[in-house]
Amino acid sequence: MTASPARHATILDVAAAAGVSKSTVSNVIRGVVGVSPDTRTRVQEVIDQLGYRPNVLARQLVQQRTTTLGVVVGDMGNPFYAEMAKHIEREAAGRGYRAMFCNTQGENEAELSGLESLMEYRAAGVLFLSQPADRERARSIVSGRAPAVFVTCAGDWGDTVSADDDAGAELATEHLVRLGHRRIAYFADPIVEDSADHDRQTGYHRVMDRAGLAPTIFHWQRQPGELLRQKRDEQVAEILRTRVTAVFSSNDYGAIELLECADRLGVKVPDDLSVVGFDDVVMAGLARINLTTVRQPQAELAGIAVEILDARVNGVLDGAHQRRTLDVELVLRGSTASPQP
Amino acid sequence: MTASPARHATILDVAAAAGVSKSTVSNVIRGVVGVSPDTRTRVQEVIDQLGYRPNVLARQLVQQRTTTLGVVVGDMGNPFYAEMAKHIEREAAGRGYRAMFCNTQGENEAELSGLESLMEYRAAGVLFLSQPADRERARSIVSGRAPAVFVTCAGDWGDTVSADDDAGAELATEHLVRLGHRRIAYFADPIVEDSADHDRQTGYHRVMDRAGLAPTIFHWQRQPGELLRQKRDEQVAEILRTRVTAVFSSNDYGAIELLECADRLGVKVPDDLSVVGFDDVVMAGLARINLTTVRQPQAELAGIAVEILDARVNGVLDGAHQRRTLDVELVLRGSTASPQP
DNA sequence: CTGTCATTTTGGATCGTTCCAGCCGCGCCT
DNA sequence: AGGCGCGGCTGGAACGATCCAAAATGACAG
Repeated sequence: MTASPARHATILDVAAAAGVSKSTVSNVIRGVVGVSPDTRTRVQEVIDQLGYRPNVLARQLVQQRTTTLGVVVGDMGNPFYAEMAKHIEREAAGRGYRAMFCNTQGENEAELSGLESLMEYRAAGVLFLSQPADRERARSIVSGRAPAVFVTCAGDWGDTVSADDDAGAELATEHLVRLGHRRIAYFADPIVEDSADHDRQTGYHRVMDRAGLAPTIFHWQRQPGELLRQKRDEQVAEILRTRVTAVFSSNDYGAIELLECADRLGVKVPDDLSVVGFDDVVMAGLARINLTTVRQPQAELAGIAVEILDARVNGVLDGAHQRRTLDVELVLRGSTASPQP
Repeated sequence: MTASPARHATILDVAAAAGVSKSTVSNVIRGVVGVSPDTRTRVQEVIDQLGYRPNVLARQLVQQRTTTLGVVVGDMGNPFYAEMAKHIEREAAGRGYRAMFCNTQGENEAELSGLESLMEYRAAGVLFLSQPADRERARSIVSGRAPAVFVTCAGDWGDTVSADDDAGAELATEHLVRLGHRRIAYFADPIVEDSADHDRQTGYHRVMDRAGLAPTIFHWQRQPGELLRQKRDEQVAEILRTRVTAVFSSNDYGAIELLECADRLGVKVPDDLSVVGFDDVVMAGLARINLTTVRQPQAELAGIAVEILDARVNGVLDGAHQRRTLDVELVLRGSTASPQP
């Protein structure tokens, strides 16, 4: 069997075979009223027999709108984004959209060309799962052409759906303070340097302030896309030398890498070091990871984000940018304890 | 600022503004030779100024081919698939394709409607990351319309790119046998019940046979899409009651869940139970998981899969289905040891 | 000044749909 | 018998690009 390209059947093929006009076939596939049951079944039979599938490109071209949702994600290898991508795909499909993902891997280049590509596909809307690196260029590519929703990251243009990062950070930091920690560091992950990160820092700072403690901020240093294990060990070792007893990481992925370094360096968690994450990815709940963390309601975030985008696309929602904030919850697990005397 | 839909500029807008015909603009954006440098720069300036982006739908409609690759994936929440999805997205983008993902979550319905949708989008090719549940219907939807490549799972129609599952299973099982295990079970994950699984079972059986040992096969029982923790604990407890001392799981995700159950049940790994996985996802390498496993060359799998699909799409590769098998490697970590006497 | 040829530019057909205005035929009312 | 209304169906004009054959332009030789 040679793989013959086998031209797809068109609406005209169906029309000819059924002995009706293309308009009638169009009416049948779109399920409009005003087609006699007789004709309807006849056309449907031909459609099934020919395996006819309407060409979405032609349809969208004439309708001047698509059902494609662009999704920009920083790192699909990060479980949080993978899980969010899954939820978004499901929500989008549920509302009749198809999601087109652009994994940027923190590279500016990939992000911009991905966005341009999405615009070329006339994506009905764009969902940012991680903050655009070059926000100005990103804005100029998308703005005015498609509505944008920023999920889990803040964008100055477009709607925003995020967890209450500030409150979550407060919960996390307060938890550490209450356990008796005084040297509590904040860890930021540069790849996902969203302004979720910003709000989390704010919450962290406020609590530290209130408790009269000195804040310490650390940034992972890594090449985009790659994790350099040894370098990280050095970084962490250096940080521990500052006698920090607890760390609040801006996300679970970072927290888990931190645990990893700690294990390798022989630092006991939670005895020598307490660690709190943010996200509550599936992995964090594993007995072996057992990470105390702040849970983001992933499914709800995805649901509301797609809902808002859908409303914008259909012109139902109009006017000022929405800003939805969802409640978070501290999940106590085994990576935190009172500091050793 | 009201969110005005702001019609996209068309090629005619550019042509009018630049004082040339649409054909000339078309020639400029396609970079064909035979446009005077003078005109070219003038047109380019207008393009930049108007922020014009060609409409891919119109282009693909007239060209009768798209640059969309459909990717069917069983469970994006499974880190192996998430990682593969990432690699595939990157490879596709590198060759000028856009990947469209369909997460089926093991649901037949989602899979078939996803495939139909991909065909409506006239996807140039389809990449299966997990075996279609209803292979006959899947085949009838895709076959003859777009080339298919099965990655990491076997399909009877289309090309196949996979790791050497059989050899990998042999390596894993032999490793356990050599450690002195006699009661070695095989664990199959129903969601990703690909025929990768089949080949892995084959390898397992062969080694067990050769060693004169009785094989035992277990299947996780779970609803598609959800993991029912307690039920799993029961299942695992029951299995351990059969005095199995080692388990070879058809994939890392299953192996990690197994570790999880063992931890909860107070079963010590590797002292009371040895566990080997398959895939070598990033997580498996974490010190706290430390899973002995068979490494699949993910990036190479993705690269070759997209390469073959590209060749099929362009008609460069013709004729019989390819079947590429990549070498695997046993990664020794801490989840395996000789059985306690 | 004209003919030839190479280089640029152009108009129109085309892709497969949707959608709208209009047409056809039939039954009913007057 | 003629007019009207209506359900069912149809043809043609979009949509925004590509691509080809043909036209325009310009250079240059005779």
